[in-house]
Amino acid sequence: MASISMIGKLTALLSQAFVSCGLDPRHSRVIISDRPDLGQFQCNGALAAAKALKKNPRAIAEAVIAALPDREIFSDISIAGAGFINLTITDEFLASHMREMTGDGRLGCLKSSQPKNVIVDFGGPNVAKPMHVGHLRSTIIGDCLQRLFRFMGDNVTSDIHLGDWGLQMGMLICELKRRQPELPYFDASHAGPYPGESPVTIDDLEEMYPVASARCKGDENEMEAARAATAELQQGRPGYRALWGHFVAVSVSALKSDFGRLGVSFDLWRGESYYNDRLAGMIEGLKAGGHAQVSEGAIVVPVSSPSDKKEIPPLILEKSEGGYLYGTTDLATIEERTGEFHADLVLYVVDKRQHLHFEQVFRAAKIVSFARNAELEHIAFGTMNGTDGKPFKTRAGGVMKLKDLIAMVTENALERMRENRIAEDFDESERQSIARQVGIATLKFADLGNHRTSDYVFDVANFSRFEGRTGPYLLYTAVRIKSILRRASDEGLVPGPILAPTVPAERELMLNLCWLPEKIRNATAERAPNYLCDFIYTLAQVFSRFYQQCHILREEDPAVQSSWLALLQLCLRELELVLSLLGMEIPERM
RNA sequence: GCGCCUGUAGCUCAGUCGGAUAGAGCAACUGCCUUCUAAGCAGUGGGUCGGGGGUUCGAUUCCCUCCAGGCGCGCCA
Repeated sequence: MASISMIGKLTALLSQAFVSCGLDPRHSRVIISDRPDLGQFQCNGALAAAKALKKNPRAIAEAVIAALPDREIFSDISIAGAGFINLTITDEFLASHMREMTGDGRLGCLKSSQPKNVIVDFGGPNVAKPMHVGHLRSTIIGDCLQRLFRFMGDNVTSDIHLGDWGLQMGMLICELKRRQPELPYFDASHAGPYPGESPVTIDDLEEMYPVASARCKGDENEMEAARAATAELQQGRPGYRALWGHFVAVSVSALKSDFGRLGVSFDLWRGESYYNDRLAGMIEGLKAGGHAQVSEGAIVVPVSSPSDKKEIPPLILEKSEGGYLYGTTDLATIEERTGEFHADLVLYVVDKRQHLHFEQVFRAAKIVSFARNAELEHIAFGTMNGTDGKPFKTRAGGVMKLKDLIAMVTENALERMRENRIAEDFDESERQSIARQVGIATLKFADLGNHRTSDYVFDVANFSRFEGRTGPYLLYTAVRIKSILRRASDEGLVPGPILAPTVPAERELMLNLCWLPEKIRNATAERAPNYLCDFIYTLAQVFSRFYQQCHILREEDPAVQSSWLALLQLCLRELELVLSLLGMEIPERM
């Protein structure tokens, strides 16, 4: 039988008391105390209940306390101020809860009662465009969410949803044609086959795209040509399809390497193009069903509603000159996800500036009955700005490539190791591996630590800092625990039953270890990785305090020492779990 | 013009259905390494929570208004 969290146990007791007083048990929620000087836990429900019933809050609090069962687990129950109920549990009850957590493979975290089919759509890189720092947020937030939902027991499918079918493909085709018109891909009379070797490398593509994009922006004729090429590609012109295949293959191989460096993986590597064959039929069906109509020469699905505060433009499925848009493929993707994958929940981890687009797509999906019963959710995140407050650019004015950013933080970590003369006697491959893990942790924590929806300032200096509230601090804490456990094991010391705490720092550590299940649940419910960051950083701080005050290996009382070893194991398991949910790897030593 | 978002310590940010004395890191200053890793620990100073109203026993949190900034608004993604 799965164990219940401390908060869960206490709330259940308060809930019983509320019910027996004839009060709404919704108000019985127990939370971590804001006033540790007055109690370890608090319940503010008496105030809310009193407000609803227009009664005296202190009287209600007193009645609730009087009705509270299992009072022997509390060392103090009191009412303060307007009617706050403050609770402190006995050290023995706290220790018994620790022992219970130790015996539970999931550390007290229940799985969701009804597992859902969840699709997480994130990353969203475009073919030919290099991964830059702007892709970092979607990638690591999305990855954290897929890990969280998987941990909660849901059936998760992650999909990169590659941008491989839009206008940029037409631009690239035109750009290459300008440079190498003699290639067979451009000869409409060429009967095939086409060369198996790509005419371009990833570096070529990354160089060509900005040039092509600027040219089209500046010249309407070039833009027309790019649109025409895009339409021809989408309609299946063989030479263009062959060329496009090379573009995609070359890009995907580079992307796999970038995502691999970050430790992020996807179940599906589908792109917009995957849905191309069903687009024409889908549009025909929607026209026949009366959902799609012609407007200003384009085929659209109107999505506005009379209750809107502002006019919501229709979702355009087909441009007036032919050719599909990303809204078209998005709609087809929803039909596939709710149909073939039976998705209950689809999360789109995309920049918040695209909110209107998702509003249009989600409404359209509902109107045309593609959404079925699935919840479609735009997991919006804020812009990453430079220190000047504007979207981040390098000094050269370009965007910083993710590959370069990762190389930079890894190099900074190595530099730090040299400065502090750490790991000098480790072999080179281990040093490299530690630097990579530290660098990635720095990067991910600096990003995930901020609330998802807020814009934040990206300062390269932040990724060179390894002190204070950073990823490396968390790794360091876990590594120190591992080190102690290793030494203890070498000395033949074994963990034993966790005993009641003997010093305040130890009690604080135990209390913080109790919060885990609620923190994970809240992070999942709010889709907010920063809740995990807050929790794990505080836990690491509390552990460090305990570590400073209590010398584990030098402890003379063997029962206390083995209790502490067990406590360390438990703390390490929480660190390992949360860091893995955040997508960080812990070295054996650092 | 309309809509959405943001404004919290010098800087970067938390603050989880309204709750008690608003937190952390960095920066500044003071201590702690013959003792389990100092990427650490202990401590000091630093705030009219953008301004003003309102609801409430109670507002950083909810409502209104003003100021400042950002973003979005039919054939790009």
